[in-house]
Amino acid sequence: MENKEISKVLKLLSQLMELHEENPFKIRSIANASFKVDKLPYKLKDKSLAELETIDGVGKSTASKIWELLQNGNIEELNNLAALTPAGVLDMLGIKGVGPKKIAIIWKTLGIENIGELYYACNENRLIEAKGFGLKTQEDIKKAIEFKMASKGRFLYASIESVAYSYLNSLKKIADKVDPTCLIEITGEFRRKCEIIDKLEFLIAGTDILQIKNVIEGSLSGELNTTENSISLKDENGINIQIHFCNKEKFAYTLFETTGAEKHVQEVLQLLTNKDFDSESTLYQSAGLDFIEPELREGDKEIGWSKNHELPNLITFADLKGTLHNHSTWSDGVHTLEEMALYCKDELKLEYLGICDHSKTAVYANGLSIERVLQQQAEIDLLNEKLAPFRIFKGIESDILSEGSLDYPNEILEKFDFVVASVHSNLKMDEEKATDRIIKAIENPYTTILGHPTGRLLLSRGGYPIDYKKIIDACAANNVVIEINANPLRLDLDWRWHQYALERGVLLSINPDAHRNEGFSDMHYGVYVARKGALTKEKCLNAFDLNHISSFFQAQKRKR
DNA sequence: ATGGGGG
DNA sequence: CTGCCCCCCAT
Repeated sequence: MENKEISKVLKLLSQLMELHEENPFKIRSIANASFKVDKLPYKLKDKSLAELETIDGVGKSTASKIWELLQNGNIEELNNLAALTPAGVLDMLGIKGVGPKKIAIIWKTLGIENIGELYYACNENRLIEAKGFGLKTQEDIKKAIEFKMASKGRFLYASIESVAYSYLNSLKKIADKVDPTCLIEITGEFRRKCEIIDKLEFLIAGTDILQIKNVIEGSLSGELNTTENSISLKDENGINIQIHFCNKEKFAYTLFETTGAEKHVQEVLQLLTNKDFDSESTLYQSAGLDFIEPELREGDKEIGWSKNHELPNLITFADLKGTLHNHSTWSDGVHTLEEMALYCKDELKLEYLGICDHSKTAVYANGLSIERVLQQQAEIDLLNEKLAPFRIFKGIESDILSEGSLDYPNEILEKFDFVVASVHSNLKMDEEKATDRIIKAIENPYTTILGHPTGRLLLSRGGYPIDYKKIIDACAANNVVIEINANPLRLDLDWRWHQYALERGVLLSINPDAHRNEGFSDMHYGVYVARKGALTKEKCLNAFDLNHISSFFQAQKRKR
């Protein structure tokens, strides 16, 4: 069992304890342990009970609960509490903006036991009857539920990725038994690397396609919706699956047809005279087009580019020369600066690491006081001598405060090689205020990169409303780079705005926002969406080699 | 730990 | 209607 899972179980336990009004001190200690476990740099899996007790923030009683979890796969106390709690009440804990305190009131005084009833109660204006609730809260809850409902059956690319490949493998195994020469591919949104997947689609082609289809159909469980050339279903995890079938001669064509967004497919179809192709490249060729990568097939500018032989050379993971915006143990990261630097240097073969721990306002994330900034920079100097020619750049993720200023006085900001400016607090501003605030930060001469421009968390909360054009224009005017936050929950700046930024001459940077070494690989997801946005390596800051980015940072300092 | 929002 | 305190929640 991974630490992350242990942490989640403990969190749930603390929430259930709170829901059932247990001793607040006990609740606090479990919640605290949950947080600590998540931040441990080593795995708890094989630890002994005695070892568990030595962990900072984990006492005797909590240690025995973790031990119980590791041994039995569950905790009795948790089971007991869960048995006393309707499943719908547990679901309600997942609504943004309502914690266990509010849920307890909703459940116990209003008798509401699931999300559907809660939504109904909001519409009937019944929530305001409860103490501590008013019109505003009721509206917020209603909106949060609507957001949640809209996410049903939709999944993050990253969270569905392994599922997609295991489907691919098992489908292939089944189809191979009937026809070892069959062809199979993932298609649809997943092939286009969309950040959110509504439906996983596969395409299978073979000589006797009916027979393959029958065998596949027999292997699937659940409610199937079958047409002449496809099977659709919702699987046990609530994922919508569609499997397309075609004859081998139609494989390339059907792959093309099922991959692209509707608009793209229609536009290409206008240019086609037949449907038999041995590959997608010959298909595009016969339409008079250069081959268009699946990621780009959204029906935007790609066909025009393709016609004029102007398709951009999309960035790849291998083009990345370094990584910017990462957190170490100096703030809320799990690995030390040196561990992260060595990992980047030796495992990822990168040329540089930009470290951007949290700034002082982010106390909850152990943000750096001025003294600690200086201490960290001294450590960086030492590591840079030791690891040369590898380079650690001194950065900071500076909070953008409510009025748009950065979090340190200029004398301190002066000491950084670069500054990522991000909003972390006061997220509920209206568009005008939020935009003004961010523009003020962009105009700050110390700002190098604008971090996660909207603060969105995919499938869980929308970002703060911003005027994208104004923000991007301000970045262009002030020579500020925009981050593509590569965390699969964020992917912010959204790829739909990449072209606008690039047209204005704004550089983008694929930043993993890593809080541990494994987090660097999120840059893959950043690359996927950057490709959808048609980013090239020339316009990606962290695809600059060490020399190039050093002189870029040097040039930026002339703004100051 | 704090600050904002709501009651 | 405002000011104030208290609570909840998010980061």
